[in-house]
This record gives sequence, structure tokens and C-alpha cells, in this order.
Amino acid sequence: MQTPFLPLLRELALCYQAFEASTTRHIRDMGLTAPQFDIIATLGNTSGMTPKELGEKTLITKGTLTGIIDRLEIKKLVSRCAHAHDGRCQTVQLTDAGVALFNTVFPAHLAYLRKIFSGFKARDYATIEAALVQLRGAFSSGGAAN
Amino acid sequence: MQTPFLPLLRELALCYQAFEASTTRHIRDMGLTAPQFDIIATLGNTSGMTPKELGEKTLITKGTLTGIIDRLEIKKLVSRCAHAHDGRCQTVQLTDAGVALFNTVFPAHLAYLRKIFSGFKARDYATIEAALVQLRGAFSSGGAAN
DNA sequence: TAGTATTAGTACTGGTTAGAACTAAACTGA
DNA sequence: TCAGTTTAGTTCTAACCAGTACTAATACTA
Repeated sequence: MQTPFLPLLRELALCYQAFEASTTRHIRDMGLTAPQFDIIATLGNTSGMTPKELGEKTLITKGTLTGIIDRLEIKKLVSRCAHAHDGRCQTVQLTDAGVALFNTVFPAHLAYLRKIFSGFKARDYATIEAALVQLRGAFSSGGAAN
Repeated sequence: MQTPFLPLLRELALCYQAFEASTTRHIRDMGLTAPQFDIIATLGNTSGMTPKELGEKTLITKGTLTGIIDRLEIKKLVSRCAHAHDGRCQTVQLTDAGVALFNTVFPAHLAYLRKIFSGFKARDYATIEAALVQLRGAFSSGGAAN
């Protein structure tokens, strides 16, 4: 086959979509979108952080982040307040309602994932992660080389 | 570690994002969005197909597909015509301009991918695909079981 | 210290996404 | 035949996404 990577790429897409579908369904049942959950989970057990930090941790670009934080603020789950030292920054933190939701939703989601991975052994994690790292390496270098 | 799947999931997200970023950049340079390219590539070397078939092949849901085909139609790259036997169906096919674009863009993208995977051996493909299949299996069954 | 460059966040655009509601056409079974 | 169901495609909503342009604040530099 001249293009042995096409089935591989299709499988990657299928795998990621299955992941997305599986976790999104569970998160939606809890009343959040996936990115919203991501922000709640990232802010949990912290004293808040700037949108910039949030973006770095969640891999969400800053333009997108504004809207997600807006919607969470409307739901009274997070609040924005001025940064102590830098007038350009804000601190985003969970409200009391946000903390309560985090304490409900985050353990529930971990339990959900734990169930999905219940059949996996330590060796499986190592094998799969190695495969993903190799694959990502190809994209990173290949992309950068162009 | 109680949650050995979290690094794995993060790596999966990073890998997929790297794939997306790498291919999207190349496709954008050719004047298309990723889903638009997907449709063009799927229609290439065929005599056209229904939106339903297109959705099945590209994993794009039908509601989304309408808009993508609309924009390709505006660009005069595809055309819709009535289906011969089934009044509910349409046939979407490449226009002459669409065929010309396909003949330029598809080989270029294959070459781009071939370069990315130039360091891969047959054994690498097998290993990585097996890992992805195992992972997808967990999501599929885990999701269905809930 | 004034002028320039950088940084953080928002606003906006064009496009994609899933999902639900809807219309029209085609099947199906009594 | 004809009511009920299924199927194909569109429309609509709410959300997300990258990228660009913009504003305000800070940092750097001459």
C-alpha cells in the first residue's frame, strides 16, 4: 500500500471521536459542555487563575476562552475579579456554587472514566501512550518542517 | 497512581490536536477548510453520492453537512442535483472546477502526509493502530454500557 | 521621561459542531 | 388504499473554534 497512513489516520479520528462522544455524553448529563467542565475541573482545588493560565492548561485559545468564561459567569459558577498586581490580568475562580458543582461532578467523572478503563493493565497504558507519543512526534516535526 | 488514564487521555488530546493542526494548516494554505477538503477528497474519482453517504464516509452529521455543501456550492466546487430514483435524495458531485481542484489538492496533501510518515515502518503502523483500536474499544463499550 | 513594544483580554468573523424540530418523500402493513 | 412509520435533507439554536483586529495596561529603551 502506498498510503499505509490513511487507515491509521482514520483510526485516530475514530478513536478521538469515540472518546469525545463518550465523555461528552456523560458531562452533558451533568449540565455542562465539555469545555465548561474542563474549566471547572481546572479551577477546582485552586484559588483561581488568570484566563491565560487557564488557556495553557486546557489547550483552549484565549478568544474562545472569553465566551466559555462568560457562560460560566452567567451560570454563577465562576467569577472574575481584578488581578492584584497586573491591571491587564483577571483572576477567575469558582464561586461557592462552582465549588459545590466541582465536588459533585469531578469525582463522578473520574468514576465514569475509571469504569471505562477498568480492563486496562499498567502495561496497556505504557504501550498506548508510547504509540501516541510517536504519532504526535511525527505531526509536530512534520508540521514544523513545513 | 489511582488515575493512570488521565495522562493517557491528555496524550490522546495532544496527539489529535497535533494531527488537526498539522493537516489543517496545509489544507488552509490550499484555500479550503478541513471539512471542505474532506468532502472534496471523498467526492473525487466518483460520479457523486448522496449527502447521507457523504456523512457516513466523513463522519460528519447531516445537519452540519448541509452548511458545508452550501459553502462548497457557493464556491462552485460541487453541485446538487435530484436523485434519479428517490425523491428524498440528492446527488452531490464535483463540478469541473471541483475536479480540477481535487486533482491539484489531493495529491499535494497525500505528498504532505507521506513526508510526515516517512520515518514509519510497517511495524509501526500495526503497533499504533492496535493501540488505537484497543483504546476505541474501551470508549465504545464503556459508553454503551452506560 | 517619552516613545515604542509587548502582553492580557475582548470583539468580531467565518466556519464547524451536535442535537432537536421540521418538511417532504417513500415505505409498510392492515 | 391509506394511515402510520421511516428516511433524507434543511433549519434552527447554543456552543465552540481559530484567527484577526482592537483596547488598555505594562514593560522596555533611548
